[in-house]
Amino acid sequence: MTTIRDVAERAGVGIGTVSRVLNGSQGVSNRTRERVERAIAALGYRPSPAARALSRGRASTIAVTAPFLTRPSVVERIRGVVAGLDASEYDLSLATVETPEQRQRRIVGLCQRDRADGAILISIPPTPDELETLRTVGVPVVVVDAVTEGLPCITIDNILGGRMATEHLLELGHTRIAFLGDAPDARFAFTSSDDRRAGYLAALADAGVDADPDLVVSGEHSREAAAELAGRLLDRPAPPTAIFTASDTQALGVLEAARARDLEVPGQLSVVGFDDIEIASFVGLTTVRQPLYETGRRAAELLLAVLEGTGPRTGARIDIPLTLVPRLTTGRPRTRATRRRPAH
Amino acid sequence: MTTIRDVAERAGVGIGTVSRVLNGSQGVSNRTRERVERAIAALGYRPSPAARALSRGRASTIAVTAPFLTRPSVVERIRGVVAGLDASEYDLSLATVETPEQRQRRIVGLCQRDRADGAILISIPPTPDELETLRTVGVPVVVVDAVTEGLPCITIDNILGGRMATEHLLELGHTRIAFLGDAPDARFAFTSSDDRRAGYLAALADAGVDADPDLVVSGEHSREAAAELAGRLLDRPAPPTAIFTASDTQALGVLEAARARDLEVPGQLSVVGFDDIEIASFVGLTTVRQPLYETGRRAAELLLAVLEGTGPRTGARIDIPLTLVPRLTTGRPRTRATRRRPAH
DNA sequence: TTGAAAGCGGTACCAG
DNA sequence: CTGGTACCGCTTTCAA
Repeated sequence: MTTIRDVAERAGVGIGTVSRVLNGSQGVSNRTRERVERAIAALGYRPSPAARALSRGRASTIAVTAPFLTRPSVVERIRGVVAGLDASEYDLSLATVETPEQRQRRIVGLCQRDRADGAILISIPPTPDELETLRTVGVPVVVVDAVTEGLPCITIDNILGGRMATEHLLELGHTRIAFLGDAPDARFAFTSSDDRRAGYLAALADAGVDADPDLVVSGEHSREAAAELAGRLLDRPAPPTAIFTASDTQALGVLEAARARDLEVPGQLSVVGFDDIEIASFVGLTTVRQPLYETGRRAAELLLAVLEGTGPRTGARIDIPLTLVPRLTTGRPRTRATRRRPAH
Repeated sequence: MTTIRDVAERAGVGIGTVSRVLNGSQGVSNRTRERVERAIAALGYRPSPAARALSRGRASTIAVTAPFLTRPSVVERIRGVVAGLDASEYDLSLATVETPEQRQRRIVGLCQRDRADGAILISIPPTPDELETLRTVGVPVVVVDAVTEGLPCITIDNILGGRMATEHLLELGHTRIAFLGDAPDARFAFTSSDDRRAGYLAALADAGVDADPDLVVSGEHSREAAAELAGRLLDRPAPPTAIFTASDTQALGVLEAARARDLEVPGQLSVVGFDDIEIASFVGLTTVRQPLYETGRRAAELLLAVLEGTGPRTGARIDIPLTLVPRLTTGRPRTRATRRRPAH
């Protein structure tokens, strides 16, 4: 392995000079610089990241922590982060958190100085304890898809999103509108589902529609669980004419449930999702679009700014706008003549 | 920031001893060990990864290089890698390659010793040049979803997969079977699409069915491009009764094209995909299932074994079995009475 | 069993 | 403008 010393020797200079050339520092004559550059090229020399990290006290790495790569929305955000970091000199270290132990390990891991110079937390707001630790260590952190007091956050107005979806359904004439979201999860303090539900309730209230508590259900964030839940909703004596779900993934589950019961969508059931993941357009799913990729990219850019000294280290909140994307799963309600049996 | 010296001082021992405790080395009395451990806990000390990397000559990091996080199959493989690495002491450094420049940078980046101790290349077989470089540097590499002479590879039999899909269609009675795959891409030497086509052709030949060159098309690997391509196929005077695509993503595009033309699936058109990505079951897509997650996990385990000295550094090829998953998009062919016009 | 000291490969300061 | 040198924080060898 060739080191900076080899280069210095071959170029007939001191290692300090080589280092200067390497870092583009001022104060190297052109002649010398060229000589060094030739030596570097000839030897195919590449500086050791570890040595550099140790010496500079920074790792040139950014840690990205996210839950569940199974969620398209998370992946899309990560894509954005990757893109935002691409032009930079930073490597991206990826960790996923699916269990409390992992959470402990990952978040505390960030606190190791010189493991990462900064972190992007996707959908994982740090607990007060974790926040405290992060703060004392001084690693800059940007939070995506969650709000954490005192940390820059890239987020959306979930309450508004919930309103948008619900108002869309109300405008179409629905009044029996169900909400299907995530069950509270002690491990992660995901709040987006709750906020979307709050928006849903607010929209109903504003419209003077009584919210039927029986129409608000929640479960595991998966297509299967959503299908199950939706099935129960649809099998009620007085089923909803529309279902708003906290995510597109869950909306797909609802569509499955409807299909299993031979229900026409949107004729007999309207469905609104949230996120606008890639498959939503294929399915023709009406949804509340949030620019997922964008949030990741912005987070990366923001963190980079913070690392450069520009940019806020605290509390800035960037709100990304939402759009309702009407597609084929929503329409005017049409009462079902009779209860249907599931198809074959 | 507390260092090993602080710990040593507090415990009243030398730094060598602390290091031994840290690394579980032999030759530390229990009394001393406990004292040191107490000091570590009291100080909340965590060793610096950079210093450790420099000193040990290894980074405790594994580099994962993959193209396009937009492809569900790639993400699923990465999920597997993440899982396979979870219990290990290795961090995962993720890089994506979408352009030739990135490719250069990423793959050469691996050659910086002590940036990564090993690498997993997903769907990106190194060029001979790159292979040579990797080899001289000595970074252990495992290749997933590609075959590279001299490197351990986790792969599937794409030719067989192509056969399986095609034979399924032949058995149903189809003879006008189209193949829709990836256009050759100079940037990456993806071969799976070509291999699947080879299997398709072989199956046709074996069945004594003449392959119609007009029914073999290729384009960009995306739903949109596939929809476009499939549209042209379906608008021919003598359209195919079945289409086998090189991926599920492309199969979705085909389904879109069929839907746009109001074609019944599988009545008027059968569709077989490849991969069995998550959404395939929702769509009811008949497909050739490859255990994507599994390949990632196996790759991680294999690489870990290599790093431990167990495991082959060269040429082992692990072939993961495929399964045909018949769902709702394939059935017996039924000639279309007349050419249909696209529905509004 | 333990402490001291020599690196690991850079960066950056200091004197010249 | 340049060379020499003192660290950066840890691992590991060598004596004691």
